[in-house]
Amino acid sequence: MAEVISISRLSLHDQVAARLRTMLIEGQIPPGAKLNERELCERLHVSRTPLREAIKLLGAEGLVDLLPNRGAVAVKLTEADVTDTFELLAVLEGTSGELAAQRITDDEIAEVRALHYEMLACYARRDLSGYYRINASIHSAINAAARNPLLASTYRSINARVQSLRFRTNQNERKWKLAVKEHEAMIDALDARDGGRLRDILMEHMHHKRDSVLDLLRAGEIYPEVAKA
Amino acid sequence: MAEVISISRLSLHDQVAARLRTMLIEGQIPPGAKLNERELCERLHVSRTPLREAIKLLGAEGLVDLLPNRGAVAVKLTEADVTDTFELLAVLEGTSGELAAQRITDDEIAEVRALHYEMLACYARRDLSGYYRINASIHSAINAAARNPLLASTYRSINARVQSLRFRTNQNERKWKLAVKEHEAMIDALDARDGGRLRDILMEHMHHKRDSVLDLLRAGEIYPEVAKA
DNA sequence: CCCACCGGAAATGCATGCAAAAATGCGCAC
DNA sequence: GTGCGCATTTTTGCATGCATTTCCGGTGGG
Repeated sequence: MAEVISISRLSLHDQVAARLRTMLIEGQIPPGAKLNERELCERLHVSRTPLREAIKLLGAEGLVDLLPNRGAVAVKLTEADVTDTFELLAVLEGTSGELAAQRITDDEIAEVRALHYEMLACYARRDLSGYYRINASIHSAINAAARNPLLASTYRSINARVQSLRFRTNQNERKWKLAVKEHEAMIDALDARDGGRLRDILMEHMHHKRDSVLDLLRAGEIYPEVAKA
Repeated sequence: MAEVISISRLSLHDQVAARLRTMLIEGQIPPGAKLNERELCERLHVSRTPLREAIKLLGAEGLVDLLPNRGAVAVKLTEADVTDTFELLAVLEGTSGELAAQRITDDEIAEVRALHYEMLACYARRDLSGYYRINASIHSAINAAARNPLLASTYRSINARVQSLRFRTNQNERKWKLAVKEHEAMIDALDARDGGRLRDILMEHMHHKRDSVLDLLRAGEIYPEVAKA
């Protein structure tokens, strides 16, 4: 129960929001599920006020739909939503790459390259979890190198909407290999500081990711009846 | 006092958020001003709960900074913030144009053209207010024609951050003339359905707007001591 | 004269209570 | 048996009260 005390340093509603965000992204709260205030109050050991503030925040982030007088439900993205989201993400990521190619330092390039090799190691070991983690680090590094915090935070916010779906895409061998190849092309473009090329690669990369997600969405494998609503 | 009743149809915190948003954008709450909860409660005739929810929402939209245990302050953008914001807006607007050129119907093009002529009428009359209004309509129409609601709402949200600054830029004759010329080029590109060209024009247009705002920001004319905090 | 410390006042953060709206279940009529 | 209507129950929305933190002014010491 020391946990309850440990979280009390930062404001409660932020902690609650972070917790709910994780639960939504990881699918512990499945898409379409209703967020019952009292139930969540008990589970998170907080009263309704900070919980409601957190839910409002997630609504603004697009992770839940807020229905007046009817509470909030975890968003359940349609195919059109997914298409729209990735269309936007591709532009944001592409822009990050283009700017990063102009603004990144040599040291940062070296670090990205190092991460890239770490990722290759995970690929060689078929360590999907590690691969995802390092993959995210690389994209974060590129976002940071774009030197535009607003762009970075916008990307993060939009990305959260589809993060849970991206988690579930089961890389088949062919797609995985292609993704690795695209990543090598990224490094090349970054080394050459060819912003236009890096942008194109990143956008294409994102379009492939979109197709993977759409495939799973159409197959109906993406909205499992996980557990409690 | 009938006003209090009229707003009671939609949930109170949404109404409060809308009201505060307007006050922030129009500068009734000047940048850097502290948002005192009790004072705003009295002015808006609501209790603190819906007000706090609204403030949280505006924080997520980036219109106010939320300081833990220290309340909220209206954002006061630095030059870097403005640069970052317009960098992102340029990409979003450019993307909207590119997509719109591919997806807009002929009827919609005709409507945009009509709006364009209306805007020219305002220009001829030196009706700046009408010009701004129709200008916004044209950009909205293009955003709508891009057929990506998420892109449109993201643009709106980011744009709100600098809306108050854009309001204050005093078009000098030269800049105004240039803006009109750029708008004519937009219509041409849209007619030709040349997405790439439209994107470039819109991005350039936005960069000019950025420069106007930066000029005023540097001149220090943009943060007047308007009124009550 | 300046800085540090301390006490009161005010503001924020959270919990709880009450009212209104919605969801649910039951009974009744058809 | 089915559909409709009403009453109960649940849930959301809002207001208010209390605790905690921060801010501000004053005072004493250096």
